[in-house]
Amino acid sequence: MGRAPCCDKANVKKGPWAPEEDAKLKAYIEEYGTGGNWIALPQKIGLKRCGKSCRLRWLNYLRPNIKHGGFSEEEDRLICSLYVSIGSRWSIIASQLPGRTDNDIKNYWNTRLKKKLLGKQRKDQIYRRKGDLPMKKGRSPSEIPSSIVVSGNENINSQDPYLPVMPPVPYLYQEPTFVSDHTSIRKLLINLGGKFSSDYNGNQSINMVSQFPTDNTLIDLQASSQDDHNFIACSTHVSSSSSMLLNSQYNILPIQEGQSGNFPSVFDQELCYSTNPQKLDALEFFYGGMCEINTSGSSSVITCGDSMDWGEMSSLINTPTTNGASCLR
DNA sequence: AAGCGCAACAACCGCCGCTCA
DNA sequence: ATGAGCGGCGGTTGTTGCGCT
Repeated sequence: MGRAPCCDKANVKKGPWAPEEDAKLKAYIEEYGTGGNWIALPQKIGLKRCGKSCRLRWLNYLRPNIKHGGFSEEEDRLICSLYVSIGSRWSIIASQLPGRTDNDIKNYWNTRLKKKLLGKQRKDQIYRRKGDLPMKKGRSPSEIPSSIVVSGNENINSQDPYLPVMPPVPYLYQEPTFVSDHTSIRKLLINLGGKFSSDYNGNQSINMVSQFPTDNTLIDLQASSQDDHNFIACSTHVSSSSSMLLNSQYNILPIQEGQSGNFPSVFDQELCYSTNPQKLDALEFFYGGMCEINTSGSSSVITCGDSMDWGEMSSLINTPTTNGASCLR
């Protein structure tokens, strides 16, 4: 319908980029920008490349302020935490790591972090089975695998560097919410049917109530962006009304309404069901020896054999009270 | 020195949602 | 309202380099 056709694949070069190609692309974009049309770009500069390939090359390699390799421990932890929280949404994860690209993080995860974590977790399980590493009360911070612990939140809790970012609120009933910027907040909530408004101070907020027909779960979302704080709070009114709070420092805190004595309803039953292997993968990292994941047929069952209640779990988790983060209810 | 296996990274592929004509 | 084009994203594959035997 009047649009330029996508690149002619027969006349398009593939494979590694030559320095001259890089230079051409970089020089052009720095001078003229992308012009809002990646497909037309290679023809303009005389590159025999697909527009998508140009875009990828620019975003992942040529763009200014790109960092390659040399991931710090802090970045490792953040990636792990976010992966556990939101799964393989690499672009969102990348948005929280300045200078990193989604492709870089994805590669890093697939080639190193995943193995690193699996290694640690397996080791952990082996120790536990031997009784060397108790998971119940009294486990010292040094025994917690560093992969599930965050030190990048010193501003939130400078006393305790061992702050797990994503405690086990399974994905199963709450699709994880994550906020990278104001636009994301808006998009997410508008997609869910919310209404966006700005007040006279320029503070933006959304209030919405959305009914999900599949499981009669009522989601009450409230998002706000004020000065340097973004946060979104999501309360899921299931039988035990577990809540989740996510602030700009990536902490996602399960908050038990009214009290903190029990695990969310999912764990009251000590059983949860999922058919998503990725989620199970993430859960397996987190639960490690606490749960066993058995797959049979088209569904999997997670059995939390140790009956670890929320009180016990919270002994491993600190609830930050500073930095403007607050519980909605 | 050659062959092999593995790790790391770059790039491609295909799908999906949004936009535009 | 509809369908094609485009951009973005995640998964996968290909290539290269390194270490070990």
